[in-house]
Amino acid sequence: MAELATSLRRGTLEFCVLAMVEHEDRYGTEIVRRFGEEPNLAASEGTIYPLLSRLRRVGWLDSKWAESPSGPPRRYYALTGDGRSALAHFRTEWVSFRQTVDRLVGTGEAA
Amino acid sequence: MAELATSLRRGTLEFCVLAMVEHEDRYGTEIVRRFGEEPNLAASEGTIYPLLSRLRRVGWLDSKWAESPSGPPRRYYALTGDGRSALAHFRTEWVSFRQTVDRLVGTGEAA
DNA sequence: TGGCTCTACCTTGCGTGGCAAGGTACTGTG
DNA sequence: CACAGTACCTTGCCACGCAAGGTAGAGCCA
Repeated sequence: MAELATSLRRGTLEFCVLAMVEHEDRYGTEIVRRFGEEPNLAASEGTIYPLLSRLRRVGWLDSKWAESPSGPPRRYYALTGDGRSALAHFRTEWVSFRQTVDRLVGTGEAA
Repeated sequence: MAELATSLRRGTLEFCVLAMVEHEDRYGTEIVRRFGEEPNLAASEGTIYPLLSRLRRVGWLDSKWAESPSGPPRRYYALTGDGRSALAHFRTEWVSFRQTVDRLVGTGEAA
């Protein structure tokens, strides 16, 4: 039985990434670091980089290289139009899903 | 890119099953049918039966055979003590996870 | 110059778990 | 005695999270 947090992340992680670059372009290592600060989402490079490639491949993210003030160049990611739609779609799906789980699993009290 | 609903289910489905047998013993086909009524959770036999076996194997569910009023015998599932603990643990994890996602992905407005 | 560390990128290989499809067997019913 | 209905379970495939491993430029310091 896998780690609970790991399987919970499934399906939401990619949209958390989309949301993270929604208002500002970000690069890989930065995204990893930011997720690292969220105990519920902490995901390593081995998760994030393949995820970013996948999102690029399906056309939800776009990327461009930029110099770093110090260190190797960075690949900055930005949301595409399709990415924006996908994120919007997720938001409605998520609310609905969350409510279903709350109702079925609930707090253990009532029905 | 897998179906959105499918990956959302990951990690929560098994606990929805636990919650479903929390107050009353249920059998496989019944569980499949009940999930079928939830658009967000709809899962087929191919998902539920292996899941039930897994939950039995790790000791969260217990089962006993019982005659059906009409048709072949049914295997009824019940929560074990460990299952109850696991469910309780999930409930706190879930609340925390849900809040994190709400905060990060939000509704698209505000920060 | 050479060597060390830091930052940044990416890949490989494994394991878990959802699911469609396929399979077995018992129980009525005409 | 065939046929439909109910109930159980397995096989094989694919997606994806992740630990571990790999490459390379930048900055520093002697």
